[in-house]
Amino acid sequence: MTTRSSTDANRVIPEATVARLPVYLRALTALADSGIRTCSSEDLAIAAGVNSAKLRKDLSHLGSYGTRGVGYDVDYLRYQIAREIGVTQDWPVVIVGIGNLGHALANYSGFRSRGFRVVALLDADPQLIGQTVAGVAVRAFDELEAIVQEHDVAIGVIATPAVAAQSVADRMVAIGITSILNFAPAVVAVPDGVDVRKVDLSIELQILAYHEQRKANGADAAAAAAAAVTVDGGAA
Amino acid sequence: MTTRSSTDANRVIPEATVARLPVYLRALTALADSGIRTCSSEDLAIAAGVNSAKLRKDLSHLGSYGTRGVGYDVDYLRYQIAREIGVTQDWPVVIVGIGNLGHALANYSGFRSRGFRVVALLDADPQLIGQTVAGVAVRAFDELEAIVQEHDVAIGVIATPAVAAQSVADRMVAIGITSILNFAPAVVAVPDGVDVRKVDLSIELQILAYHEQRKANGADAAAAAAAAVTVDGGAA
DNA sequence: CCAATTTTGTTCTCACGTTCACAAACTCCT
DNA sequence: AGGAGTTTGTGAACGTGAGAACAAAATTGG
Repeated sequence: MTTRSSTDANRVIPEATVARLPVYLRALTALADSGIRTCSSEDLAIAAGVNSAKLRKDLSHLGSYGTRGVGYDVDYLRYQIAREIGVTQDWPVVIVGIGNLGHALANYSGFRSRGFRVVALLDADPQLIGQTVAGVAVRAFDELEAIVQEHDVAIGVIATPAVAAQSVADRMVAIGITSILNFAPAVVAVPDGVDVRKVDLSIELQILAYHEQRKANGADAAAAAAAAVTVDGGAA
Repeated sequence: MTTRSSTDANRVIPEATVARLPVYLRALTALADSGIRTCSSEDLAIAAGVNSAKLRKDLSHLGSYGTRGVGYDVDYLRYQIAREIGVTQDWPVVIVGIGNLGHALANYSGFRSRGFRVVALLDADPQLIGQTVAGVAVRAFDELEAIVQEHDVAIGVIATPAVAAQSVADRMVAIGITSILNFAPAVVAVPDGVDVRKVDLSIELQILAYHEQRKANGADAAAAAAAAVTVDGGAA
C-alpha cells in the first residue's frame, strides 16, 4: 500500500526497549573506543548491564543487524541504533531556569556529544539575563517563542522551581514544543501528543531509602524472629 | 510465628508502587499546604498525575488508611507513606564528585526537606578540597571510610565523570554503602544486596528524541502515503 | 432506623515485559 | 563438501502491572 524504505517504519518498539537503546548506544561507543570491531550479544549485554536474551530481543525489534555465528559489527549496529533513536543529527534544545541545576545542565558536555545542542538558556530573573553560561547568553523567558521558531526547537528542558514548572510547560506547549524534560519537583500536565519525562532527584533517593529501610528491617526481623522481639521502629 | 507490629512488615510492595509513593507524598504535602484536611482518591490522583484506580491499588498495598464514603485524612496518610518509605527520619548521604552537577546537588534544598542530609562532599581533585559548597567543606575522597563510619551512611551519590564511576562505586561498596544513586553516564556493576539507581540526563533526552522523531515521521508517513513518496530519512 | 449516596478496597481480565530454550544460520576446520 | 561449533533471532511460558468494575463500608437525610 504505502511505499516504504527497507526498514519498516510501522513496527512498534516497546517502550521498555526504547529506554534501553541509549544504554546500548553508549556501550557500543565504549567498545568502539576500545578498538573492538565486532561483539557478541553476550559481550554487549555485559557492557550494558543487561542479560543477553533481553538484549537480543530488544535488537530484534529494530531489525536483523547481527550475523549468526559471528555477532554484531560494532560501528554498524551503533549507527543503526543512533538512526533509530534519531540522534544522527543534533536536536536543538532550550533550557528554562538557570539556577544551580540549569547551570549544571548548560555545562554538561554529554548533551553535545550525544545528539543535542543547547540553543538557548532562558530565565525570568532580570539579574541573570545577559550573563553568559557555558558560552551561551541567558535571555528573557519572553523570548522563548522567537527562539523556538528560529531554531525549530521541539524539546524543552524545565529546570525552574516547582511553582513555575506548570506555567513554563503551558507556555512551551502553546508555542509548539512537543517534548519536555522536567527537572522541577512537580507534576506537570500536558495535552495528548506532548511527551513529558521527569527526573526527580529526591524521588530517586526516596526509592533507595525504601529499600534501605527494608534491608535494615529485614535484618532486624531476622534477629527478632530468633529473639522473639517485636519489630516496629527499625533503625531508631 | 514471628512477633509482628500492627502493620505486617512481610508484605511486598510492588516496585512500580514504590516508585510512585514519593509522588503521592509530595502531592499530599502540597494539599496539606493548601489547608486541605481530607481528600478522595480522585483528588489525590489528579494532584499526583495518575488514575484513581491505580492510586487506590497502590495505597491498598500499604494498608487500609482511608474511610469509605469519606476519603483519606491528608496528614495521616502522609505520615503513613513517609513511614513506609522510611523518610520520617533523615538519611545521611555522601556526594562524591563536586563538579557542576555535584555543586547543584549539594545546593539542592529538596534533599533536606525530604528526608536526606548531606553529611559530606568528596572529590579527588586537590584543588577543590577545602572549598566550601552549600556550607559543607569538600574533603578528600580518601576520607570516605571515616565519614561513612562516623555518620553510619548507607546511601552514596556518584556525580563524577564516567571513567571514575565504577571505581568510586567499588570503594563505596567495600566500605559498606548499600544504596547508590549514580549520575555518571556509565553502567556500574555492584554485588547482590546493593541497590543502584541511575539518573542519566542524555538518556532521558534521547528517549524524548525517539518519540519526537516518530511524531515527525508519522506526519511524514501520512503525507507520503497520500503522495506515494518513499519514506526514509525523515527530517533531513 | 432505613434508604440513598459516596468512596474505598479488591477481584478479574488483559496487556506488557522478561526469561528460557531452541531452531536457523553462519564460520571454521578437516 | 560436510560436520562441529557459535551465535543470532524468536516462539512459548511465566510474572508483573494497569484498568475496569463492583462489593463492602462509611456518611447523610428523612
